[in-house]
Amino acid sequence: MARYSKEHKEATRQRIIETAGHRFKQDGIDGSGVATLMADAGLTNGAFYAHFTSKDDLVARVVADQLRTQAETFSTLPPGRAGLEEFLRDYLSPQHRDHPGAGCASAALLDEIGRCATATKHAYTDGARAIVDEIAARLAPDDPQSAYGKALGLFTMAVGTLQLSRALSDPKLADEVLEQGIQNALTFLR
Amino acid sequence: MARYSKEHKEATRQRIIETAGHRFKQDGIDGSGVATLMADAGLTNGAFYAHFTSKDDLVARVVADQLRTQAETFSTLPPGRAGLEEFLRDYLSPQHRDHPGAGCASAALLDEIGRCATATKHAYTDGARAIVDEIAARLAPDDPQSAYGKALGLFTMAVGTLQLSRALSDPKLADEVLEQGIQNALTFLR
DNA sequence: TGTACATCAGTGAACGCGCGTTCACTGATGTAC
DNA sequence: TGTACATCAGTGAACGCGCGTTCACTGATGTAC
Repeated sequence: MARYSKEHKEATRQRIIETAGHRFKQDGIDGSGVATLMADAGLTNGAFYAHFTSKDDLVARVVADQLRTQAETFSTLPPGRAGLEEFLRDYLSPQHRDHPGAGCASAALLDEIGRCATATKHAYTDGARAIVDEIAARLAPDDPQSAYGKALGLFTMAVGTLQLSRALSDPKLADEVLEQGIQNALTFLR
Repeated sequence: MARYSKEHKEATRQRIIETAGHRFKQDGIDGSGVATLMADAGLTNGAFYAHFTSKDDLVARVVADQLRTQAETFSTLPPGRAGLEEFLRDYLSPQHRDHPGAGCASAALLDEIGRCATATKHAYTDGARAIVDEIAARLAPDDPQSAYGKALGLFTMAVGTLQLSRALSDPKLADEVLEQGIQNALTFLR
């Protein structure tokens, strides 16, 4: 009956979602056309609508995928606050700043997500909650709820700092902003 | 010789810059077409190139104008830290969140500015420096330089918090994020 | 004061192009016999 | 084992539309005489 293996189409779909994530973070959502997104995945534009009902549909799935993946990376870190500090130094590194396509979706797309359709904002809301939960669990393993506010502060400061560093044309200032961001975040967590 | 008063064309140009600022902050830079921008200013698309060499040119001027205007609003606040606290409560209000067109350019456009041409990033860099200077001067009137890092922290946290609140589809959580953002910023400044 | 006219801000149609989306089709797949 | 064929993932041309930009033009302005 099924002439192709069940996994084949699903794998293609997942590949589109992942390459689109990279492209969106690099060129913006509005800045990435469907034909380009499909070419990135090694396909042509026509196949797009066999996988997604619309570009908006893809955007919502990409946002969900990006944030889920990011939340999962927390499990690879050292336990507790030490892991958080490692995450922070990596997050606010020139390497991360200079490669948005491979980096954090929030830093690359947050204001654009604010202008997206409801489905995308739903996906973002769920994903962001999971990430802030991960942070809170590391700040106060015994009572994560109590650290939720502080986790939000760390999250927003990190995202804002990376965005600012990317928007500056003065490389020296851009580097200082990252370093100062690490100091500020560590001070804030104390 | 000059058949129209000197001020007339300059006033029109300034009007385009201001209405474009509102439109960009509401719909994004990529999301705002030249024809729409000119209609917002009560003109037709053709007149655009009598005022600006390209859309990129306009974008850079709008960014410069937006940040200059924002820096100027600091002078209307009560002196010292009290003014900063008033600013913060206004900045992280549902009113500001729900009217991006009338609000902060950084919160509405920061990640898109990071993808813009050099001229726009230059304009942003100059403008952001002035705003952070204003904040630092209020934190440490006698030695603003020492407070520059802390001013950056306040700035990035405020921008990140407003962006996050705008991207959330859950109104209750979005409100909590704003309130928590105020608390976190005040804690951070202490 | 009245009229002719040079100026130039603004008009609106048109350019080629890429957008999101549709659709008739191709051709590799792997099952049926 | 070999062949016929139903399936369906993917192709690529085409749709109308809005994009940024250009340009021949209009018509209000206010100076010159």
